[in-house]
Amino acid sequence: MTAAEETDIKIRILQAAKKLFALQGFEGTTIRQICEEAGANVALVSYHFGGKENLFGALFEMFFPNDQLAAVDPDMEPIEGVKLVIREVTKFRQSDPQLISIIQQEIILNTPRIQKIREHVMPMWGLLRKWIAKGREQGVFSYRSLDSVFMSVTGILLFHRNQDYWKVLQEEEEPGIEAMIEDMTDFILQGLHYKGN
Amino acid sequence: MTAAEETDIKIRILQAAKKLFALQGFEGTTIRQICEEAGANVALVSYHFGGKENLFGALFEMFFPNDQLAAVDPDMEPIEGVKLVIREVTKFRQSDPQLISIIQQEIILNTPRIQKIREHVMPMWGLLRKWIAKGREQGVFSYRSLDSVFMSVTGILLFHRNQDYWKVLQEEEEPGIEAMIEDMTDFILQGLHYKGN
DNA sequence: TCTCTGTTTAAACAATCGTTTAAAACATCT
DNA sequence: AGATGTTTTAAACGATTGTTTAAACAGAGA
Repeated sequence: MTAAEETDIKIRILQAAKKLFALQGFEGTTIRQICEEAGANVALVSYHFGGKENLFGALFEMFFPNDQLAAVDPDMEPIEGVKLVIREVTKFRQSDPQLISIIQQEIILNTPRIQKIREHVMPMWGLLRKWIAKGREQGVFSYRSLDSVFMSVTGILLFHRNQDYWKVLQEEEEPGIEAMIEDMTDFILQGLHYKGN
Repeated sequence: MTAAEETDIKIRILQAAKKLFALQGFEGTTIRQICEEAGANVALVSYHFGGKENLFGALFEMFFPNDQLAAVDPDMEPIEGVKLVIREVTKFRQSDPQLISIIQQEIILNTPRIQKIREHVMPMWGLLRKWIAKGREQGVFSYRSLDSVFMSVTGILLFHRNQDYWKVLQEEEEPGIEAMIEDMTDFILQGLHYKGN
């Protein structure tokens, strides 16, 4: 069996798991549902991944864009750093809303599985936080509580335009991603009392 | 049996359900767990509430602070309205973090149960949105996309200081609720380009 | 004291959960 | 073709799910 075909069923299972975990949650999704969606036998999850819990971990090894962060320069100017994070998170949320939904769920429930997520996303949050702090030191940002503004920024980044929940209230047509980034950046930089531009 | 004792076990079940739904999610919580926590027999959930699904609905009838919204004047000045929502939501999040956790979960998963939540919270979001819109008309707020800023504000309000997830990054001691409201209000009003004060 | 009504209990219900098993099917070699 | 090692399958495993059942219980009115 070729390498492509070997991983084929594994990838189909991972994609099905991602879709269903996002829609129904981890506990709310059964292995049988996943395998039906993937067109696979129920035993294959245990055989290939070693159980439902490990399947979850494999999701992030497969789909989380780790390389994006590696190219980032931590000594970037704070304003540029913040802009970069807003852009990258928004792009990620657009490109893989299912994975975002899973991350949101795990954060809120604070499950044991959160550890897998932490490993991937905490480095970026750490950078963002450092840039926000350094910006204040340099006088380009201004605020009282670092914790508070950091929470506000992450709240916006993670839970902006969430699912279809707000559809009933929305009136404007769905904007392009560039307009979205621009609007969020403006809101956040204003919140940070950004002096510039 | 007296009225107080009659509802005693029902209330204990509701409290146990709220606690466990918040910690483990709806699907992740079993009726047996709830009844063990409440010191009740497993059959009582079906007997008193008519099943797990209805128990969820009863949660909001019991614990959601509906009266708070009724006293609000929709024709309030936009700036005062926004400030009021920030204060009330933050107070609610402090007073009943478990119910907030449940609401967050249902929003993200977009479950059928979301309807029960909508009934209670949408009126307030509608008011907030109207105030933000009216503020722009009056020239006291300034922004490009109403949808975008509205999503940003709700993102902050609903997911600010979420659980213990961010604990590893926090450095400051937990602030009082008044300082918290002040910081969030400042961030949001800046984001709305508030011209005043 | 006896009956009636509503509440609580232990036990059991069918259904489904995640996982395992043993055999079948497959692919890859000499 | 035949042997070998891996992958997939159908079936079954024990455990647990939400719900129901019938009996036991408690309190009020006669």
